[in-house]
Amino acid sequence: MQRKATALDVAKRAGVSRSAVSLVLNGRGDGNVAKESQDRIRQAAVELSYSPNPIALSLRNQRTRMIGIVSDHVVVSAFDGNIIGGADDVARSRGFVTVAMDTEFDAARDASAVETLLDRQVDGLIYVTEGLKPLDVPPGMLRVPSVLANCYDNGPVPGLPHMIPDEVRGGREATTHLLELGHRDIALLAGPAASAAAPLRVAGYREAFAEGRLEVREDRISWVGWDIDGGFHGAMKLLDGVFPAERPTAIMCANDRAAIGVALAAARLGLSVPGDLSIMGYDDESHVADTMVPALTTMALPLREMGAAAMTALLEQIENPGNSEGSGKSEKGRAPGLETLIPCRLVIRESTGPAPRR
Amino acid sequence: MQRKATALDVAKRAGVSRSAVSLVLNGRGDGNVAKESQDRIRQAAVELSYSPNPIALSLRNQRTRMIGIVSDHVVVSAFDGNIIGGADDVARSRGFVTVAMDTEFDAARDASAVETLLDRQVDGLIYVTEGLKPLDVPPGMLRVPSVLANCYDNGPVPGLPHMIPDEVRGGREATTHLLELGHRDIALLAGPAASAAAPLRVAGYREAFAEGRLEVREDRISWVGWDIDGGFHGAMKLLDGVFPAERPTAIMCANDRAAIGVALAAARLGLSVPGDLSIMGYDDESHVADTMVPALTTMALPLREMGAAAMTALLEQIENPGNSEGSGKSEKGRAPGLETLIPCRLVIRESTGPAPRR
DNA sequence: TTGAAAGCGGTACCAG
DNA sequence: CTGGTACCGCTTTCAA
Repeated sequence: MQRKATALDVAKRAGVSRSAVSLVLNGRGDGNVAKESQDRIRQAAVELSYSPNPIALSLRNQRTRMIGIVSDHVVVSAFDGNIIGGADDVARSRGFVTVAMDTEFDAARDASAVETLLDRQVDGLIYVTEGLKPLDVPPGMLRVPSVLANCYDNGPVPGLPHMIPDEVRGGREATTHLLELGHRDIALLAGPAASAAAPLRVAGYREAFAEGRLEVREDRISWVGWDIDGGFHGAMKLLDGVFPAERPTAIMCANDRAAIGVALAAARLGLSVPGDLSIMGYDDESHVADTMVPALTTMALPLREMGAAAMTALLEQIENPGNSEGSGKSEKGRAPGLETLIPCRLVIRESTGPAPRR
Repeated sequence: MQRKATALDVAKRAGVSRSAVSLVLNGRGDGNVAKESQDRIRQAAVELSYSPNPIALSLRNQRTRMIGIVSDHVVVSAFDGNIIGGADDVARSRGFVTVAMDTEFDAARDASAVETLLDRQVDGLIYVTEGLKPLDVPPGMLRVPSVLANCYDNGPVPGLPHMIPDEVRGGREATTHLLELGHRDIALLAGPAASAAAPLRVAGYREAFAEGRLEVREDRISWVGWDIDGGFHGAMKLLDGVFPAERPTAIMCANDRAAIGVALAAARLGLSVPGDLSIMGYDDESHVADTMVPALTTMALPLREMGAAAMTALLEQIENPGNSEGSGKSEKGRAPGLETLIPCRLVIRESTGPAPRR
């Protein structure tokens, strides 16, 4: 591996000084370097396929064009990886590189991950969580421009911008979809009551009923968790050994995996989907919602958008510092100006249909 | 954000020169620097919480202690993220940092990702794929120490070490598990015939039958793909409208998601699992296999081990160059010395049981 | 035992 | 318009 060409090599080949090379290649040639020299420099650069050494640049400029991404589990896990994908797209398109560190749910590693990244002189940080949640922001994050994605500052004085899905609206629109299909008895298998997202989706469910001037039956809401077994047992409780007229005609699930459990229960009980029962998922997990039998209607989380929005905001802050005030848009955010809500997207497939006649 | 302490700051505080600081803090103090000065230096370093600037170090040493990870989809996707987790564990424990770039299945981005990483002066590269597959190794990877994880060199002259799961053995042991439970009619819903892993698992299935001196029924093997719907339709073909005596008593699936499809089919047909039908998955996808109803017996892929093995081999190569020959162990590898097979792990849960009497 | 100085690759300032 | 030079922070060699 012969060493890469340096600015000095280019200078020699073009018969000029290193400074001239630097000026020209950074677009500050005009008015400083003779047109002729400029051409020779540019040509020499091409011939040697010269590109400046990023390490030297970093040392000199005190900017590395690296963004640190800390996540509680996203890198490793099955979920929400597209947040990082979306962030990386933006970073890449602007000549930045991302360095991700996953703490694998070990909060003790938060600080050390941030310190490692800071030590490496990242220009900014993004914290990404698996699932919406409040975050105890590692103090180090305040030392460089930072943004949160899928989480929000848990501290008394939220200081960092955060991009999160509009879960209330997601819950509402999912419910509205079912109401529009004529369903009136819609059970809600919510995620864990202790999670951040589940109660918001429930709030959306209530809003949809309120808009339709319909009463919410409290006994139709249960908190079954995020997993297949939770969905299964929740559905069995609603359906097994219950007179058809007493059964809900649709079940809204905490997520797509819970919906698998519901589908399993429906199959076991001989109910057809969506003929006898409509099933609605949440997340639009790929290779799950799209390949279910029947394919699952679901509310897609705006993962890529969230990541892209976070990275865009971060780079903006890095490249134009000082615009910190009042640039964010929000109406009723937890912390006005800092919260950006990103809408979810309804994906209609085959597991929801008109409510059965009774 | 006041700037970090530099070696010069430490030197001043200790009343010595920068060189002394460098020597002492790198363990080469004895015999070069007076004991007294050493103590003062170490103390000053602690007081200023000094740590050397990695950028300057990189520039100086031409080594960045960064490892580039290129993946076709792993960062973003639901699968195999633990390969990166395992690799990162090892890297972190040895003071390295990983920079991951995902090409999202765009082969055209392979080369550019590698170049970007190389440009950033990574000390080594790992290519990680989602699912076992042959890889057209980006040429840049040959310029620094590199290792492949979950993939192998597709070229005529394989040049890079690779760590892959022992899929043949995995298929064999999964089948043996069912044979030991008394099953004799075991259907195999294999993944796509065009994939790398599926045919190997089928080979393992054949080996297990051969060991038991049993005949393989070719019509029991079908290639249904990796998804829920494939499993569902494959199972319906085997089970729906078929006399009980003609039905397989167990179905081995391409992966856990296909197993979901099979479970859905079984439920729809009123078959109990594992009473009437045993179901075996593959992968041990978390939040899937472990939360299925019933919980899925499956063959766990050695994801973390694979990542850890790859990173270990890579760092070995980086820190002791020249040991390249004959260090790998292999018996019948594609390229002796370069291939490391890592065993899968049988995870017995509740979806497999004794074969029903007939 | 110590400190001065060169150099890693680049940029930016300042005489000429 | 040009080239020399200092500096980013660190290691290493070499002379004192």
